[in-house]
Amino acid sequence: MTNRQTPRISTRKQPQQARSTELVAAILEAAIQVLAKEGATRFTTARVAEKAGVSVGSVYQYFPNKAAILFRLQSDEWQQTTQMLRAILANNHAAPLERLRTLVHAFIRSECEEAQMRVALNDAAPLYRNAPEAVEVRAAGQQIFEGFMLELLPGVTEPTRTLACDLILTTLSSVGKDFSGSPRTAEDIAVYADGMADMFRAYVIALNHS
Amino acid sequence: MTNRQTPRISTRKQPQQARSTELVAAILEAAIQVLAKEGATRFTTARVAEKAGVSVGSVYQYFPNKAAILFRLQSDEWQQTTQMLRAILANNHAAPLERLRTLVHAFIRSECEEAQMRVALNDAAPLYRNAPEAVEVRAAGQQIFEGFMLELLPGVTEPTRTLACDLILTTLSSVGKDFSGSPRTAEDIAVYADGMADMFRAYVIALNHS
Amino acid sequence: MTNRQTPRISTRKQPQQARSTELVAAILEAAIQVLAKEGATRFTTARVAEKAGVSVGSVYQYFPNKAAILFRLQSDEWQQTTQMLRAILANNHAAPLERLRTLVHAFIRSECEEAQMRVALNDAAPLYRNAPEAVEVRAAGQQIFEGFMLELLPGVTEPTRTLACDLILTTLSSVGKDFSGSPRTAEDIAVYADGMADMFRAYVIALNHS
Amino acid sequence: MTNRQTPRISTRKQPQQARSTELVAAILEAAIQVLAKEGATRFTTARVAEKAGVSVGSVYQYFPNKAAILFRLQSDEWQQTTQMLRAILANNHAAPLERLRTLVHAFIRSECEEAQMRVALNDAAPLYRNAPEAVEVRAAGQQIFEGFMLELLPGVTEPTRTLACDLILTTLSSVGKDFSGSPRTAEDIAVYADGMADMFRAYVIALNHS
DNA sequence: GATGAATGAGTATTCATTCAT
DNA sequence: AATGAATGAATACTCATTCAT
Repeated sequence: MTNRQTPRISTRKQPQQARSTELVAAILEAAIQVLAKEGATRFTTARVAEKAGVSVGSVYQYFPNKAAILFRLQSDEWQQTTQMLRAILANNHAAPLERLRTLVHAFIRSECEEAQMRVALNDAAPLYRNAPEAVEVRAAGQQIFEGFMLELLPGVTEPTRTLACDLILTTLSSVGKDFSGSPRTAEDIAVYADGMADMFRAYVIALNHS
Repeated sequence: MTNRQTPRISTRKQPQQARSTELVAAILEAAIQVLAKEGATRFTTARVAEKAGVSVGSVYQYFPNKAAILFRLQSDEWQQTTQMLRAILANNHAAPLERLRTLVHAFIRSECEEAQMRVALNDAAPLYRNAPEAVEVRAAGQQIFEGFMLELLPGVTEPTRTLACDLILTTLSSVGKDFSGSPRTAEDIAVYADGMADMFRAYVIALNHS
Repeated sequence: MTNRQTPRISTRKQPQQARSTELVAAILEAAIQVLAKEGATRFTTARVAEKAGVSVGSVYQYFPNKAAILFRLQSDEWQQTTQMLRAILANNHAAPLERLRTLVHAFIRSECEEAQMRVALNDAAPLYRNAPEAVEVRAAGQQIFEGFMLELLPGVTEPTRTLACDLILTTLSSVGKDFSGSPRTAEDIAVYADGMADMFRAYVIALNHS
Repeated sequence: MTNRQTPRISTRKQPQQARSTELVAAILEAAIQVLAKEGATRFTTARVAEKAGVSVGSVYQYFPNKAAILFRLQSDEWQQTTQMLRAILANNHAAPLERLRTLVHAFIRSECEEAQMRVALNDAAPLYRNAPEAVEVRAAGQQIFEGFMLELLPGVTEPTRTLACDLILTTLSSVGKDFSGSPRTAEDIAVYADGMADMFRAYVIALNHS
């Protein structure tokens, strides 16, 4: 592998003033729209700036490069998803397997929202994937789930549990992404999520019995 | 979503003479190398031609556009994979669940070969994904598996079986792709494939018992 | 006839600042030179940019595509010509037929100026001819002349007058273009214009007497 | 003017064998179709060869380059037109002015046939216009008409007659070409040709009376 | 003679990024 | 801080012509 560059992506400045925050928000909102309406290949800083009603220069004031905008979009999304998962998993009233099912439904449903934008964001992944920041965010999500897996697989050895954790999480996210690639009705989503939850449930039970 | 075009992708001429076949092979080989070494964004017809030691014009003699090369690469791969799956599933000496495990191992292993190229090819998917030819090839693979699922889930109702088929196949392919995104040892692969096979196995057994 | 496309041609942005106006002027001037020196087939945006001393990108900042530059050249010319015709035709001191003669002379003379560029511009006509803007500009010129024809052919029925108008205008412009295709001296021009004016005069008189 | 090349255009070999003649005819026929269906810019030797059912190499066996094909098309056409004019003008039963009117009608009508192809052929004119052969063919047509002008303008001095000849011929051809650029009904054609004939008639009569 | 594979220069257009104002 | 004009490298694709077979 030659010439493959990993761009620096961290935000150039921390916008603390209200004005700046608004601007960043406007840019991100515009980015989402451009992504959804024009697709990944037509996602350009100029188009984002225009949609946001600011100059290109301003975009570069808050984002060091195009990849940073995309990464931020992805990052915000991961954060939201993580938040959601955390909330669901923390609900001690429901049995672990019940929570897992709820989580699968919620996740698949959320993946199917703004599917168009998500597909485009995914197409643009090569631009931000290699950024070091991306890895960190992923890891954070993983940790939350690992805690839950301890509840879910109490008697299982650590390596097996880690594997199961990785497998379930990866399945959830990559199969979810694939599924959301085509337009789906609420019914479709419910059925598919149930299927996936059944699979995870069977797996978890099997692991606990072995 | 506006202006999103789907290019025609079918091969411009059927190379029947030895010379042509060689050329096509040289181009495809070069394409694989360019993809692996330079990544999807730097994959250009000019670079492919240079690596293949032919002129750009010759590339366009055999492929109508850039997407066609990528599609062909993907298509060849799907064909190979399908072949492999067919062979494994047809082996009547092994129990269905045994065959499924073998299949998972073989698939994950094959995904991890030439991983770099595969990642790049995947990054380039937006270019050929929407082509009508791509859909057909996918469907063919699906059908083979559906036959096997009848063996695997004899007493299960059709909608459930279809869902399970879709779920397992999608998991296999998209989780496999995700897994192969990072470099893996043979040991890693074996462990991961076993985990996935365990999950499928549990799922299948659960479905049969319900 | 298949696949014949008509490009949009309208100017990308209205240059209001002095700098912009200068740039547009520089580009147009360069375009004229490239057209005259290199001919229509070698008229490329890159060459225009180079001659104008700006980057290609700048050319595309002010003109959406190559055809737009050519169309602008033609349009400016039509505007100038129309202006000239209007001025001559409005001169009430001279008899209508006298004005017609003056007009023919002026027109042929102007056609022969920068003949080389005009020939090249004409060769490039397929690129801008079908643009909707081109039709409008033509029509405007026609209307001015129609008013004059009312003076020239007072007692003639409307269809005949319209035909005569069309015929004279078309002859003037297309024969003028043909004539300017070869290099001409002032003497040549005067003689030819007189001949054409004689023909129009005879035609007009004949129509009035019938 | 720099770099403007005038290609050699003369046919590479005189096809005397039947096979060759057929081939040339097939190529020319194909060229006409390509021109009409695809337009001047998409007129390529490869497309002509394909349409003719021969190889590109064969096209180059009989025509030294692309321009030669276009020139030949134009040349054949001029020849046909000249033939037609000659026949009409030679008809001594009709008065000269009558013959002129007939000629105008016939010419405009013929221009409007295969208009699409003619427009395209015209758009391609820059490719063959400068060839020395083209000039000769034009001159031949001129001579025939000059003879007729002697009949038409018996008492007129030579320079005036030459001018009138040039003017009428140029008007006929260039205005005819312009007129045929838009689709026309037989009625349109008759009216327009009558108008033009009226103009020529008035001019001729005026010249004779002066 | 006929073929058609091979060539590679040539062209329009886009877009991330900078920097003078 | 904000602007947006300017840059110019990069890219997909075409096509006239040649020449080995």
